Amino acid sequence: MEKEITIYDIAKLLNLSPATVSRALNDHPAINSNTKSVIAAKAKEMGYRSNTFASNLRRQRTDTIGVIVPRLNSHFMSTVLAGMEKVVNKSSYNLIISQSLESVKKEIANAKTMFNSRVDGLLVSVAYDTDNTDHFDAFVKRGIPLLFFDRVLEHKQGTSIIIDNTKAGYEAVSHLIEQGCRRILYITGNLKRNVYADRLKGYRLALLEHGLPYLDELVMVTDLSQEAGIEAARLIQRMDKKPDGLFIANDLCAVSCMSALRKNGFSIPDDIAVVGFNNDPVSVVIEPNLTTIDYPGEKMGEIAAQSLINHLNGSLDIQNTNTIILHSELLIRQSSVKKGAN
Amino acid sequence: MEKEITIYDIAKLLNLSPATVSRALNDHPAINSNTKSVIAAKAKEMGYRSNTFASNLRRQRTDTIGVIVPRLNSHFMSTVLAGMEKVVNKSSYNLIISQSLESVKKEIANAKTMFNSRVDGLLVSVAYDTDNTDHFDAFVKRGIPLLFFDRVLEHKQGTSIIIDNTKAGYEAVSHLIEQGCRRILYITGNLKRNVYADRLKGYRLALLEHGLPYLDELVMVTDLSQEAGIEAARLIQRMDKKPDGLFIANDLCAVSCMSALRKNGFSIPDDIAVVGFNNDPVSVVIEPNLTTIDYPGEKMGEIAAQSLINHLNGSLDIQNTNTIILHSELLIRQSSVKKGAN
DNA sequence: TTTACTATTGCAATCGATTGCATGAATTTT
DNA sequence: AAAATTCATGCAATCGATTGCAATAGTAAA
Repeated sequence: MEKEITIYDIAKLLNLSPATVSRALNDHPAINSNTKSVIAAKAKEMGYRSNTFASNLRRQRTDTIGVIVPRLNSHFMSTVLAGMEKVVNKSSYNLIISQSLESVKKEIANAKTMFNSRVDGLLVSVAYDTDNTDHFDAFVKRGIPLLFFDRVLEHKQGTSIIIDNTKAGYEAVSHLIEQGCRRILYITGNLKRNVYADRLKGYRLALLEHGLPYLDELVMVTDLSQEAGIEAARLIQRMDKKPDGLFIANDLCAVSCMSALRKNGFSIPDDIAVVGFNNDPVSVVIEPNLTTIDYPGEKMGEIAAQSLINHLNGSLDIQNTNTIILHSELLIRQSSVKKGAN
Repeated sequence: MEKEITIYDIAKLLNLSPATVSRALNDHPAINSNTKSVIAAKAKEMGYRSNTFASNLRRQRTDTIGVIVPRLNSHFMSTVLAGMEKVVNKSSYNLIISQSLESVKKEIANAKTMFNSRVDGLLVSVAYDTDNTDHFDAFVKRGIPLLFFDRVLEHKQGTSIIIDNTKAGYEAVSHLIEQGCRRILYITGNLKRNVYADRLKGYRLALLEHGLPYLDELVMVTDLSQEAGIEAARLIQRMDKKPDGLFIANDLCAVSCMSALRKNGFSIPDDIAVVGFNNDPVSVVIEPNLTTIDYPGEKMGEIAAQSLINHLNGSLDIQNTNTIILHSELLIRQSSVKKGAN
């Protein structure tokens, strides 16, 4: 087991002071470039690695950004994370990732951990049932920048990065209506979450614009899991007046619902047309392929991370830039295109 | 912006020494329990949070465990991570997660980062093209315990946590043979990886045992992506002697291959029976539902983390426990059950 | 009453890197 | 040649928590 090398070891060997070694290793302009290269060479030779703790302790910062997401195992989320990592690495920051598993309780615990590990900034997409922002207050108080993405909270200063869910919902539902649907069921997640509430707004808007009535019974709140999709199919089966269109706020759920419906003898898109959300890879696995909303995950990650870093570097004030809206797009596939339409 | 509270602030206010405060907060037995509660109360009141860096610097450990995985966005991986988190939280360790995106280059970078952040231990599932373990040598040299799971490397001391891929492959292929398949195509990932190589062994074993010939042309090496599944379907289409069974080492790939095959007019399972691997949720979305190998992800995560922690606590020597094998299981669904068989 | 413990608490050094403020040498300006 | 700059480096304090080694008070044993 080898001994850990410090700047003192290097300094002693080169007859220099630790201060000089430290400055050299940080490429400080006051240090002679010859000295720098000598020190760099020696450091490498001795297998020196900087002690982050000493450094962090002294500098009062960690170069670390925390990320709290509901779940890791969605195509969307891991794309977002990839985008964040890309940006963050370039600026030599680090990422600490944790998942709330859709529970506020765990989210609170995660926030506390992040706080205690003194992240320089925090990127959050909130859980299913997060109600208030109390657990983030500590960050605000200490001036640690906080940025929400995708699933954002209402009464927050600080920046949010989102897509225009209202518009996306509007487009999805308009498309269904254009395909001849007249009774469109919206299967959604918790309406506390902006993403689902806004899509509902879009849904209502589309109905309104096309002169269709809005009916409470055609909005079904679920947890958008695969089981929820199956359960939804069961409920549809039992409905007196069956829907002829489905707008489901998550592809995975949509897909399991579709497959359950087909087992029950429904034909898609002819009996029921379906539009999902997220453009998950599974959407092109299912037959018929699922019409869905494509969602720029990687870019969202990049922009979120970049905004935070810019703020940390002082080149952008997050407080002033309030909301960044990214572009999303309806991808029309077979699941929603009725033969007779157009 | 509030000032950060330290043990010195608490000490001063209570007319005690910082040493006492530190001991009290760490529940040291030498401290009077009244004193302890007074200090605890004051700390809470003042909003004290321990400075991890100072602590880590002094104690020369971080209570942090690093995890490097190929990708986050698989059902399997996020289940593993959930298992790890569970265990790790219970022992008040933290997790740093990073993904190699299947590239050695990134894996090397990740390892370096982990090393520099001085993780107390490292859990790794290697990338597609990782050849050697040089980038982990630094850990071994410094005595930092290293544990591989699922995708493990050969010439390593230290523990590995795996399933018996040979047995799983054997069972999958035996099942296909029992269903009447005689030409079984194995679609695999890089054979450098134990998981894929071992499944191949099982494949060969099953053929051998049932008196079927092993043919090189019936092993197709791909990257197991969705595109690879489609490409595989195209190749099958072009084969003179078509296979009547498919064993595909990954559900997502299997599923896209199936759906491409069906588009080309193949009937599943009658023309071609299919078995996948991982029991990904998508396996019950596809029609017909995919027969697959169920893989205890959460448990794998738990055991991996627990073994590492036990080692760190000195209650288990990782060097001696060399390989832990978990139980896996063949889940038979419609994609592989031929009507005529049995 | 003296000695021996035990229970609590404090002192002060330590972990390794950073940085404001000198210091001394070399170079330029007047 | 003296004064003013510039360049390169060192000194020493600092970040906050931990811990070996006292020190003190209180209690029990002799």
